[in-house]
Amino acid sequence: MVAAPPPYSVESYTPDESVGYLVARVRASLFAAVDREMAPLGVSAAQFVILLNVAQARASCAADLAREQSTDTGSMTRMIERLVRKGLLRRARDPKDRRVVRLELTESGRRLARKLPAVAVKVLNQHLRGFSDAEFDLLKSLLRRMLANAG
Amino acid sequence: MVAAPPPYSVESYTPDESVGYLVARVRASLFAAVDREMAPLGVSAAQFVILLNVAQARASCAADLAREQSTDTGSMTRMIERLVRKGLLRRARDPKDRRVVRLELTESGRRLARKLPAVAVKVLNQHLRGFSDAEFDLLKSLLRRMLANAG
DNA sequence: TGACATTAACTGCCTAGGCAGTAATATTCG
DNA sequence: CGAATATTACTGCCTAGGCAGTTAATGTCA
Repeated sequence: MVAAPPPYSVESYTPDESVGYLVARVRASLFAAVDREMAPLGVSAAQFVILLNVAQARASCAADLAREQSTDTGSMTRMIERLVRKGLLRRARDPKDRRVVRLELTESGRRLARKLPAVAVKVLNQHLRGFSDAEFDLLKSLLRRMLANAG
Repeated sequence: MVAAPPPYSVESYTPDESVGYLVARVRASLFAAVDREMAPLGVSAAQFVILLNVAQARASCAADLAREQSTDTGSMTRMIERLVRKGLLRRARDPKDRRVVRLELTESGRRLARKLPAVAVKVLNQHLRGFSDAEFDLLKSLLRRMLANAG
């Protein structure tokens, strides 16, 4: 297989045209939009992600969430603490494995969680306005390849 | 012009397959890679961006940098303070407009700044391994369209 | 000119992530 | 079994961004 020449060279590189710059700005724009949508509900974009993961049973403890988001458990402990203080999440020591603290939504957390998918869909579709199905799939596959390249 | 149907619906949405998730992870991967490369030089990825912007004369004061990165001047004041403490940056009140504080690299800052483009190019090319020129251009144009959609 | 608005830098207070270290519990393996 | 290892949650300390408010300097305009 013949390797394509690398896209960037030291001479041609300018930060404001780079893929890194664009990715960072798109990410910031998505987070800011979620923050705006969630502000009336008193929840940040970072908290949004945690609630959605717990609601969809993709994570049931701090370690799960940290793995899911590639952050560390220390940061996650503090995020969970904020959500507990807001009355959205409840902690309970697991009797089977006393190291872990199981997480579950409170009633008020469940009510809020039901609104989250609609917000995610609205923000994503806004940013993807005018994208064909093929472009949408292509974008995802290019991003996945970048992640795979990182190892 | 006929509108394409929106890519996401509330029923089909799952966070770990979403473009938002992918963009966030790619951005984290790029930043982590720059952090790893710069760690021996004692500079973070966030500081990397500031030094590069000053070195390439894209910004000469805190307000410029804040605009460039869509952050606020308060955050920028503190970033600059860290770089001054590291001896990489110097501040000097502008005599023409006494509100602004001009920024310039120290000699040690200049030496370090010369190494930055190579790091950026290395990290980006790693993540873009196997991309054709067409795919590279396509990725950038899709990301730009997402930004434009955000308004 | 003088009132008003704008801009630049800065500060305080909050959320948030990275890293190192700790204590308790669980698992693995000699 | 029992010692070494791994995992979970947590803490402290740092960097970093968002927002509101302050002060000084500048710009605008009646």
